Amino acid sequence: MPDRAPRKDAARNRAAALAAADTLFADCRSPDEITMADIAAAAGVGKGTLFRAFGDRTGLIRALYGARLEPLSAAVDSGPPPLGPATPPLERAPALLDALLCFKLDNRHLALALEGTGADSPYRTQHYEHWHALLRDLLERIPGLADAGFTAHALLAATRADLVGHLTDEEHVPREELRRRLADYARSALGGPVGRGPVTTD
Amino acid sequence: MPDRAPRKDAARNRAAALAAADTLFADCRSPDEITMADIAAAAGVGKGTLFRAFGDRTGLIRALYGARLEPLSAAVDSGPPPLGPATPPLERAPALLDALLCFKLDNRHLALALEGTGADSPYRTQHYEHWHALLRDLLERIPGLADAGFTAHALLAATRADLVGHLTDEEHVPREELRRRLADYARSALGGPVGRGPVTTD
DNA sequence: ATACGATACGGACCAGCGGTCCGCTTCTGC
DNA sequence: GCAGAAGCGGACCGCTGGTCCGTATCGTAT
Repeated sequence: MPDRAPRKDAARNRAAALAAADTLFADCRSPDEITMADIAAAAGVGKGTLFRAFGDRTGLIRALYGARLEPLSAAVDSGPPPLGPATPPLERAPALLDALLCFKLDNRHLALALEGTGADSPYRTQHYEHWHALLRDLLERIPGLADAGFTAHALLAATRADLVGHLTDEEHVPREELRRRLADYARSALGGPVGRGPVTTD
Repeated sequence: MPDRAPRKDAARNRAAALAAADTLFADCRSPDEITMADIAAAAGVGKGTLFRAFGDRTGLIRALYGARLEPLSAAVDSGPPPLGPATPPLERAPALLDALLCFKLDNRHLALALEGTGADSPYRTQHYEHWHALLRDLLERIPGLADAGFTAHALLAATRADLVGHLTDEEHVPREELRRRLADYARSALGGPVGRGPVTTD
């Protein structure tokens, strides 16, 4: 029992804030045109409540990001292949990257808000640490890879929200094409053959 | 003659602002603890002058970045190998990445300021467009590469300022080690052999 | 040298942001 | 039902990027 259960109204307000922020971030051009006051108003809540519940703007964004990411995390931690833990590394690593890419495509503004939160480096978040550690451990089990830690960073960097946003918005790369390009790239970075087609695991 | 030569005092003030911003960004913890008022004061200039000369904060940062980057650009556009245009792609591409990495190591806060300038995506800057086009053209001449445009984006993403900062500050990777890791990574992403050692061009 | 229009100066000023504070309301254990 | 803890909310604050305009400086034609 780390701490007492929160009061009923507090829980309700927290949920309302999360929901309001979610829709607000979904329908905006840029994440930083959403202000804390906007979220408070949309949630029918005072600004102070927001800051008490989440600490600061970054905290709210992290909480929202975490909530959205939860299904994916569950699928990775204990789900069926190719995301689940029973999958061999050479197949699972690209699957992870693909899943992450899709997540960022589906939650563009939120991811953008999290990664571009100004001074707070995105590399200091729990989420990043988690994904990086996971990917690194996977890559370490692939023979012939020079540096799993750096490679993991570099591959994750290829799925950064602003890059994904640029590719879809400016270069108009369609979703499936983007997934294919990332998959091809990941395969070649992992030392696989340069040709296309699905990865074989035998 | 696109526009008349600027007045003498305007030119002097511009240079003073650039110099002041340069030292200010060099000695700070985070680029956004440097305010426009700080720069104006350090340059002995009014705030209005700053905004007239550079438009806005982003404009000033871009101008400063460009000025700092100029020697490197020159070396790339018309310099000796391995950076210069006479170098074969398989050798020149890693050299470009290495040079960019070194530049970001040497101008951490400035690069951080440019890339993390909030809403303005770093992918919309002239500098990025330039480097990306250059690297893409190079990669297109390497046989067997799936998608030069995406690969160029992905490789450049591995040199993002905040990632570089994280690796040096948090993971304490020394400069030369980082350069080696990036080189190894680039080589493997480019379809080369996975082993270490310098690239051979014959 | 001088006069005069164009250009640039600079700091008071503004709007809007994240974040705080504290008198008041609402919950919850007894 | 009561008392005190927990939470509420919006006025408030400090600070930022950016604007404005009366004043000072520059370049030039005379």
